[in-house]
Amino acid sequence: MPTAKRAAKKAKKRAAPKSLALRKALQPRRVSETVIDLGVLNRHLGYFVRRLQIWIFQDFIRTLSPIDISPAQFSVLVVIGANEGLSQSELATTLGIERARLVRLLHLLEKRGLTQRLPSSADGRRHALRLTRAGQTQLRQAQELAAQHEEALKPRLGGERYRLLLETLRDF
Amino acid sequence: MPTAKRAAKKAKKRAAPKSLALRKALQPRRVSETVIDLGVLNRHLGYFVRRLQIWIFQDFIRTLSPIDISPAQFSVLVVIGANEGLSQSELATTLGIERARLVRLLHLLEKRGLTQRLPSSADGRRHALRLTRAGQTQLRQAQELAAQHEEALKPRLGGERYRLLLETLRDF
DNA sequence: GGACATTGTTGACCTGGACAACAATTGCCG
DNA sequence: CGGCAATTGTTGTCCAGGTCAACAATGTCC
Repeated sequence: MPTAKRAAKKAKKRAAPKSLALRKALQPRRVSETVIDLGVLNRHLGYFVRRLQIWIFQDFIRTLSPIDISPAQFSVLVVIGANEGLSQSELATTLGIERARLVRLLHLLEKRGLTQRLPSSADGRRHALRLTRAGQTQLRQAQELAAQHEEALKPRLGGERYRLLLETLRDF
Repeated sequence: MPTAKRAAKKAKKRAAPKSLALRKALQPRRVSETVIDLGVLNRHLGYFVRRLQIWIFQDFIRTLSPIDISPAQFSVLVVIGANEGLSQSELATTLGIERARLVRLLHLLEKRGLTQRLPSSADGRRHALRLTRAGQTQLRQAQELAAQHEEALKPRLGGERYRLLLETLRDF
């Protein structure tokens, strides 16, 4: 089962407990007890960044589930599209992933007919990465869906907070 | 091999490429070509949040490697310490992890003698979670190291940026 | 020419997230 | 009161990702 579909299914499951929480709120039996202290986690940036990252990725996966593109696959397609002919090593370094991991990502994308590895004319060790026609088409669709995801993010984060976060993180 | 030690070893490995990058910078052969465009990733908050989260966690793991406490374990210990007697379900919900995942985390912490599961008097299904004496000691040490990690984070992010991020994310 | 570095690749291991199924217990409602 | 649904903790299983080691092919440098 593809990742995206499982994620979508999960999102549906996640929606269910909300009604339960609501019911509890309407019938406050011992709800007052359930206010739980985060302790020193409140002083740790990593905790909140982690929660935010998971939350964003879940929405991303859900939004792109129709074309079954994961965040990692998306980033690979985008960077290849913006830098045709770059090597796997360069790509891996840019995205901060291991060469070994990238090999497997490309293996899958190539099997889906979205990318190709051409021999580099100058350096026999390198591969020049390119998008196929299908890959370019897929990337366009993915970017459109990803843009929808990003737009949906803004109001849920608060437009001002979104702008602040993106600016703060981008130039880091 | 424990997670923390492997992470520490890796951190050492990560340090090596820096000198290579330096050498390249000093001998600009075709370095000008290696400026790679992130494309539309520049417009996606999730990408930067992900990079930041990985970066922070790596430093956290490295800093707490002497006592071999992972971020997940740390969060579990902290919240139990701040809310003695809470149930696994409450803890899992609070931390945003699955009950099934928490079971395994607690299994390990209990084997290390840091936590214990007491039968809940009121509800036969629940466990009341507590720290052992050893767990309290370990938590204190962990919090001290975690505070060091957090302090080290500030200058590397920029003090103002750190403050801004923590405030922005905490009240979300 | 030969030592050394880089590149892509494969195999292997481990952590975490996710889901399903289950037993024990509790709550609820007719 | 009795049975049905919900909750809680647990186990098994699968998959994605991170990490490391080793390797062959190729390139670089002295």
